[in-house]
Amino acid sequence: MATRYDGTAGELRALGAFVALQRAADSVEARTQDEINRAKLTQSQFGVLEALLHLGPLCAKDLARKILRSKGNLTLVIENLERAGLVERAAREDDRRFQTVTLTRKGRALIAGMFPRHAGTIVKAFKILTADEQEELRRLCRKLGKAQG
Amino acid sequence: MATRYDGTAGELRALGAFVALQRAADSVEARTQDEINRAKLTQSQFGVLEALLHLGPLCAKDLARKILRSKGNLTLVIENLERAGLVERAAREDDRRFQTVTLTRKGRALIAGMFPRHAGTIVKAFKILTADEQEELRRLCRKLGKAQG
DNA sequence: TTGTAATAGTTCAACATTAAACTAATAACC
DNA sequence: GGTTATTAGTTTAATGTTGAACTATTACAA
Repeated sequence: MATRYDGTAGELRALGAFVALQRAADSVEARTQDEINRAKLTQSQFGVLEALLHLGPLCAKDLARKILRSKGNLTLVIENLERAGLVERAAREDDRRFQTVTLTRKGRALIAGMFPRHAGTIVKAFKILTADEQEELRRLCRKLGKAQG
Repeated sequence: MATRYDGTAGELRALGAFVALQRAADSVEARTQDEINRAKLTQSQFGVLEALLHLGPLCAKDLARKILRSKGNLTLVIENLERAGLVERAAREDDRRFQTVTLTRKGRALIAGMFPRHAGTIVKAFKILTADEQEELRRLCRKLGKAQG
């Protein structure tokens, strides 16, 4: 009844790693939540603003890929950001299927002002790992994330 | 404008590791989505059933901690599982604040039937890493997840 | 060209999720 | 024992999220 899962060694290894992976990602994200809430943003909205700040104007599809959400969701997220005066949308001239999303002056000021503290929070969370460990973690995660099948 | 973030080495390291971490967690979870959808369950519902299968009856608070969701959400998730006849709730005798959640026969059959394939999906995803790498990933993630500040 | 497929984005319905305020039960402390 | 503080769970309002069906635009190929 109340016994832990008794799978093969390979199963226990993979499942254990997966659980730890999810919890670690959640734990770090949770630490960034306060500052994002304070700015009256959602994680998705923050993600979009951050992507636009660091990568420049992007279309909705690229933003969806960046913040790991569906296209349908991006329509709403961008709409809400537009309503708040933080981004603007315009159809691309060469291919009118694309909507280029751009930061407004207000949006840029907001995200640029928030980002240093945000980065600081993440750096602080990762301080528990050495530089080498952080790089190893990144390498393993990228390998895992890129795999397909 | 469209330049990548030029932070300090420490910032780039931590931010890069964080992005990779989120993407890896999301990537593996995405692979489990199909089978869960097919059973007409949400990730949260599946997580609750899985916890009950492997750990035995739990209260809502413990389930919330296990699946990384809020207490308020658990009320709904459990309600929906109860409506589907997959779990049952009962107030604990020694402390009536607690609601013990238990798998029904139907719920147990469903999750026990699904789990092997689910585990297989995760094992397959992690096959891109060696056993040592999986264990190292787990170690780093646990260290990161447990840290507080 | 013209029909077919592919792609970007929107809309919609159903449901998930959270934070905050709330109730009920228990613990802690004087 | 009675007051206060905790704790588990619920409720509510606001919003997020998804998948699927849809429109509009562009690419491709016979």
